[in-house]
Order: sequence, then C-alpha cells, then structure tokens
Amino acid sequence: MKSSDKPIVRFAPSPTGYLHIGGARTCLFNWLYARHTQGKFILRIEDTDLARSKQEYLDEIIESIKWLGMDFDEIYYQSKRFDLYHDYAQKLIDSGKAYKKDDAIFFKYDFANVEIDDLIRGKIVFNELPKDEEVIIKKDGTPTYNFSCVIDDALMKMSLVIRGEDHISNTPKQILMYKALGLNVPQYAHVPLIMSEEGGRMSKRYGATSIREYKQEGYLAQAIANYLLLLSWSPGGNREIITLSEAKDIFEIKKVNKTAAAFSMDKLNWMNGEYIKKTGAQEYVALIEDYLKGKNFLPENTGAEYLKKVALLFKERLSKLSDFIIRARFCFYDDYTYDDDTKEILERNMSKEVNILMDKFSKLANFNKEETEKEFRQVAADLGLKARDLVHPVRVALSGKKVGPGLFEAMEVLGKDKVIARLKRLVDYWNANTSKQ
RNA sequence: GUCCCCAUCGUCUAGCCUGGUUCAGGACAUCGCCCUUUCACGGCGACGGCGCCAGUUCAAAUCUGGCUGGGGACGCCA
Repeated sequence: MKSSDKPIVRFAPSPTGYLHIGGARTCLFNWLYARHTQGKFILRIEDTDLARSKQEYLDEIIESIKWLGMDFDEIYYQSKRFDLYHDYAQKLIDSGKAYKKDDAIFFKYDFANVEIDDLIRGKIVFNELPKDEEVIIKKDGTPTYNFSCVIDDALMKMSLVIRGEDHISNTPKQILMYKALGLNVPQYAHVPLIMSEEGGRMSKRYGATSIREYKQEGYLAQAIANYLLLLSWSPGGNREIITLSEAKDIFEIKKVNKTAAAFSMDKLNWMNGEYIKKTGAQEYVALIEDYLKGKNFLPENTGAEYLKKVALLFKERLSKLSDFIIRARFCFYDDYTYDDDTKEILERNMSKEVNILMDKFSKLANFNKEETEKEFRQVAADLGLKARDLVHPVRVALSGKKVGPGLFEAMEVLGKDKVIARLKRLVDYWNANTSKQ
C-alpha cells in the first residue's frame, strides 16, 4: 500500500452460525484498528457455502456487532460476487497456473519458501507446504474460502488483514495466489485464539459461546467488549476498565500479545458487575425493565414505580441481569419457597418472637425503613436477642433466601401487609414443622 | 504423522524490543481481617509466577540455542 492510502481492514464472518466470542474479538481488533488509524472498516459476509449460510445468522451477526458498539463503513456479500471469482480463476487457467478437473478448478503451485511478515509475530517462514495444488472453484461452481478471500482482499484493497491465528497456515497458500495473479499481498496481523477456561478450544460444551447468549444472560455490551479487549491486549497502566472509545484512541495492533488467552467467566462476571454499578440509576432501571420484559418475567400489574424501587435495591449486588430474576423474584411473586441453604436458620422455631414482631409492626403508622428498623431493634433488645438472631429468620420469611438486599429497605419496598403476611407464613410453617423451644 | 505458532502468579496481564531502576507490579479467583443486619459493596492484608537446561554478559524475566509443555492447521467448511 502507498503511504498516502487510507488503511483498510475487514471482518469477514461466515453466516453459518452466531457471532461467537472469538469472532467478536477479532472484529473488535479490526474496528479498533480502523478507527484508531482513521481507516475504513469493511464487513464482508463470507456466504459462499449456500447450504449452510442462513439469514437468521447473518441478522444476528450484524445485530451483535452493533450491540457491542461497533459500526462498519461498507458491507459486501461474497455470494453476489461469484462472477468475479470465476473471472480470476479463468485468468489463472489462461496463464497455465490452474486447470479444470472433474468440474472443479485447481490452482497448481510450485513449492517456494513463503514468508509472512506478521505485525504481531514478526517473520514466519514456511519451508514446505503439505500440498502442491488447491481447489479454488468447487465443482458446484462456488469458490473456496482461500480463493474468494484472496480475490476480495485484493479487490477491496485491504492494507492489513487482522484475523485469528488459526489462519496462519492458510496464509502461504493465499500469498501464492496473490503472486500468481500479480496482485498486491496485504500485511498480516494474526491475533491469538481465545481458549476455554480449561485451556482447550472454545466450544458449546464449555457453556455460552455466542454473543447473543451472553446478552440473554444479562451481560452488558460494554462489559463484554471491555473484557474481550483485555484478552491478549492491555491498555497498560494497570487499567482494567476501559470503554471502546477510550480504547480506540490508544489501540495499536502491534501491542497485541502473541499468547492465546483463556476465557474467564469469573472475571467477566466481575467486570459486568462493575458496569452495572457504574450505570446511572435511570439507565439501570431501564436496562432491568427491558431485560425482564424480554424474559416475560414481570407480573401483568407491576407498577413502574415499584419495579424501580425493587431494581434499585439490587443495583450494587448483581453481576449479571439474570441474577435479578433469581434474587428479586420474591418481590414480585408470593409463591416462593424456602431455599435449601436456609434449613439451619429454620430449624430454630422463633414463632413467639416473630409473633411479637408482627404485633409491633402492625401498629406502625409509617412502615418505612427507619421506623421498621427502630421497632425491630427494640423488639430484639426486649427479648434479649441480638439483632442478627432475628434478622436471619425474618429475611428467610420475607424472601425464602439467606441472602438479599438490606432487610429494612426491602421491608419498606414490600410494604406492611406483605411483610406481616410473610412473617405469618413462617410462623405457620414452624408450627407445622417443628416443636417449640 | 507433517507444517506452523506460543511460553511471567490457578486465570488475564505489566515489564521483555532499548539487559542493571524488579528479591517482578496490577486485576480476577481463593483465604484472612475490618465495616456490618446476612450476602454483596467498600477498605486492608495474605497466598501465589519469570517451564527446564545451556550459552552470551560484570549483570538475563529481558538476548541466543536446545528441551519440555501447550495450541493451531493439514476439507471441493470458512
């Protein structure tokens, strides 16, 4: 490329599956590079496998890219460019570098040392190649990946090809094709693969792999993008949290590591929690509402104000939005059961104490967190109990859970009637299941 | 099997290019303490690493070679 030319890079997914973690990160690196260099970012749909390509996948890939916060300047479909590939295959035939056999076209090459000058890895030298020919047009007339990729990268004037490390071994064949056609060879930057937590290949067996699944689990786009960025790249300065727009200012492809990185769900969860915490209250509530509506979780008559109060109760405690469904369910439904891990707390029958508490609570004029806390502590003190001794069973009574938001805040949100009804429910449970102490 | 890539705490990484400032810094996870109404949050702290062997050098995580280990590619899939 001439130095005056704008950098041009591309992300080239195949719509034969959803956008997965590895693809998303390759896309991210390409996008970051393009935006950092004020270059052009092309999305090229490699839909040459007509049988396996699906519109549904294509739509989802584009949606995921946008959802993650990226955009692209141009989009091309290889399925609309078959004529082009045939023209170039014919050129190879005409020059004696390819031949037709069984309706397919083979590119025939002489072995030669091939060198790749990789921006991330430096010089890679291939001393030999396993074969001396390569199918470029299949017998059904469709081009093979290595061929259409070369033609398009050349015609679209790609200055740099940023792609996964798994393509290193394709590169020498591709370079041979560029040369046979007299086309310019782009520069390369092969980024490391993302490994599963166990160190092996990322696959469905190891849980969610597609971006949409993470979205459905309640991960925020910015958190995923940020986390993915930290795999094989670092902003330096001991920084972990960085937005895409900050990253694009400092991103340099040469600073990408050579080492494959293992995906850590723990760290993603932590990061997602950080993003939830730093989301503004209003935006957070909207996020929760959207998420819950998508999951069809909310009862019909849930008021907006109530939802907001409940949502805020949990803001600092979620690592992903799906946690809310489990942890806040008791705020929307009365049919919860006592969790297994509350067994120890339930073993102690405190119906007498809880009855006293119910009585006091029922007389409270303002059932807010200040008043309930005051009354609660008074009852505990009068009974010679530590507040915590009463807190645990009351929490279980109200939520069925051992853990949850601040007890008095939760009571205020739930309201007097529900609180008393639920305390009564636990007393009944005790009376039916345990002997009085 | 052949070809290729890689190698700093369990994991993600800073440092490596331009050897001494590093008895290697940060983050996640784990553990402990503090705060406290449980969990969480927050604060503090602990644990834990330059794969091995040679070489170069006054000096190596940093340079070189070998070994070992991990990964990838060898489809008329992309």
